[in-house]
Amino acid sequence: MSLKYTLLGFLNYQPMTGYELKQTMDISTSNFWHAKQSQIYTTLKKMEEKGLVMSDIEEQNGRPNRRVYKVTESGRAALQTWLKKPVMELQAHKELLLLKLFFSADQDKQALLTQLNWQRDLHQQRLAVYQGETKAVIEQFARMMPGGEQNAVLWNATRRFGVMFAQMSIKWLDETIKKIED
Amino acid sequence: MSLKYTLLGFLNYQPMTGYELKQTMDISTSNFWHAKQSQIYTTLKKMEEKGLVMSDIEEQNGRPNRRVYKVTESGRAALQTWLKKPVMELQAHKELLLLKLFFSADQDKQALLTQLNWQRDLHQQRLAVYQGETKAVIEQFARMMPGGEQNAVLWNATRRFGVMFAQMSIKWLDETIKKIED
DNA sequence: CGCACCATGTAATGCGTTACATGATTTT
DNA sequence: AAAATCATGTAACGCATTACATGGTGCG
Repeated sequence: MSLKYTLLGFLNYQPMTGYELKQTMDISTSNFWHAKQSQIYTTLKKMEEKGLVMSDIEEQNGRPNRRVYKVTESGRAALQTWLKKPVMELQAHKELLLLKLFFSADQDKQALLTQLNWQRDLHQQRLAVYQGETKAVIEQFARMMPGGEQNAVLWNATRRFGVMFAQMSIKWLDETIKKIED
Repeated sequence: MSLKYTLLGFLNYQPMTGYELKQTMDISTSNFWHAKQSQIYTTLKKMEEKGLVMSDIEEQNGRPNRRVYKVTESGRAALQTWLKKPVMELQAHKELLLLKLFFSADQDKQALLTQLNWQRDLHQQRLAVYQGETKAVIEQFARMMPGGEQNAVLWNATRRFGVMFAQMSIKWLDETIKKIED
């Protein structure tokens, strides 16, 4: 269960609500780790039961109270243990597009090509986000945080992975489209 | 639920047991779609209840009877419907390595580098598999099957994705290792 | 003699999504 | 006037893994 550690990681920067954690993930880790709002709330609840985090309620008028979470010592220790445990295997992936393609020998050629071109567009758009928005967010956070430069190196490495993955996908789609056209 | 369609796809080539379906997936789709033996068995059972497949038992002495599944007309129709529905979104991925890296600013540099080098080795090994074993399996299947050439084009496209992903990962790891070293 | 392969399944548990339920404030 | 944002949560369901349970055959 890695969502747990993602939340610990962010709360280790500063205390936040479940709502803010969702927003933070959406602009930072979402391209390699994402979660729905509901899962974040339920996970935080379980984490509090286990003593990894603690919450204080900030009362508000006219809208629901904010439940602000912070990491406990035990949570900090759990995060460190997890970070120090190296990833020794290749991770398995699921690629829906490849699965469909694999079984598509008898499908309409034109429909297939349309779909591949559509995917190409999506990767192109994503690429633009990485090179614009994502880059800006990293620079901004790095300026705000103490020790921001060291973080920025790693954050940019994850961004760079996104860029390279999108570029690779576009290249693969171009190749594949050509092969199918013959 | 795509495992269902994966199983229909293979059974559409020829009737098989759950055990054989697992083996088939392991040498063909496993790098973009995998499943555990137990999940395959339970999924086949549910599919039979819904009338997508039918099973016959082949009795054996000295070992468990083989339950051989075949697609029904309804199953064939479901497979076609699924294949014709285009993938319109980018798929979200989870990358454990990137997640850890993201939060690793305060971690030991050397441990980090060791881990990244280890991952590089794994990708290199995987690359060799794609270019040896996987290639051979595709050629063999394409020779055996009627209409094998059209299938081979698509199967090789999925293999090519694997190759390009591994190459991209190696390049990214090399870059990232260099950046962390400074 | 031990290990891998053949061959089936169930039960418990965990991870993740969708749907449900509520409602004021701010922006377009 | 409508839509997005802020803000919380629960319930039901589906997908996936791990562990449990069994046991003969064939190979080195």
